[in-house]
Amino acid sequence: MNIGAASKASGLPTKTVRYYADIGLVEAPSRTGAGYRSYDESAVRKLAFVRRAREFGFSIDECRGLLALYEDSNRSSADVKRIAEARLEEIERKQRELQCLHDELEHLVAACAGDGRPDCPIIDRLA
Amino acid sequence: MNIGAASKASGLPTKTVRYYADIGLVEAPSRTGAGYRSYDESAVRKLAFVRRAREFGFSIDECRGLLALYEDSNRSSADVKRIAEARLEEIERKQRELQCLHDELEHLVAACAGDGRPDCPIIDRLA
DNA sequence: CTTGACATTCCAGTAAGTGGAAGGATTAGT
DNA sequence: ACTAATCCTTCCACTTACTGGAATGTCAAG
Repeated sequence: MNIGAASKASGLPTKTVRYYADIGLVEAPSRTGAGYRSYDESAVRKLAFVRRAREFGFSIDECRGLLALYEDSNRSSADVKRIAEARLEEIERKQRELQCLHDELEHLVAACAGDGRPDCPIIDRLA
Repeated sequence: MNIGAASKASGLPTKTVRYYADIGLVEAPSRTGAGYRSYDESAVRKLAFVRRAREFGFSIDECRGLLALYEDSNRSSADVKRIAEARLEEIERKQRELQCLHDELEHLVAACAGDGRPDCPIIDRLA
């Protein structure tokens, strides 16, 4: 499987597949005589695994850890859970932060006349 | 006012103050004989304005626009409101996205035994 | 007069890719 | 067999918004 086919099968752009090989995340198992990267089913599964983990917001480094656990049939689910819990806390922290921003900004937007006059509570709040 | 004093007064690190000058966001009004940047009250107000706008999550480019409006005594509050509304929608989009992630991840974390066995619904979901 | 705190510039790195150029390989169609 | 289109390769630059550090210059105090 050339990189284009692996890209389609995994759902990642070829650029990203190549990038993941560059940083040693998911390497192509071999190269053809012409130097083309050659992906097999197992590599494609790993690429798709990483894609899904990234969609969950796991960092590349976390993906590295998850991938190692994915490949380790003797893993402890506790190890996976720890990573996921850390990510969950991060999400919750970000949610609280966004909620504060949202509420204050919504308040300001509501208070702003939005007409041709220069008076603006949004600017006032920033000044 | 040297950059250190302007930094303290505005609440931005000196590195950032220098960076904002480099990208033409908030330039120091003048330089001393030795080449030190010299900030006045007005420049410090702009720096602090940008700091607060950044805390609201406005991008540097949005800050550029807000700063121009801040300085324009003939501004229309409608122009400010447009920028703020765009930011608000962005926040709401991100909130929805995070909520989805949160719910699914929380579900998975709850379903994971977190013990020494390898069976793990989190890994299963990513595989 | 020296020490310490400040200032300067420039280079490099961060996260996670994306875009593009220059050039080689393969495949389809004629 | 030739050619065009598509695919692949590497390498370099760019993105966001800074941050860290090195080498060097300046200023105020004791």
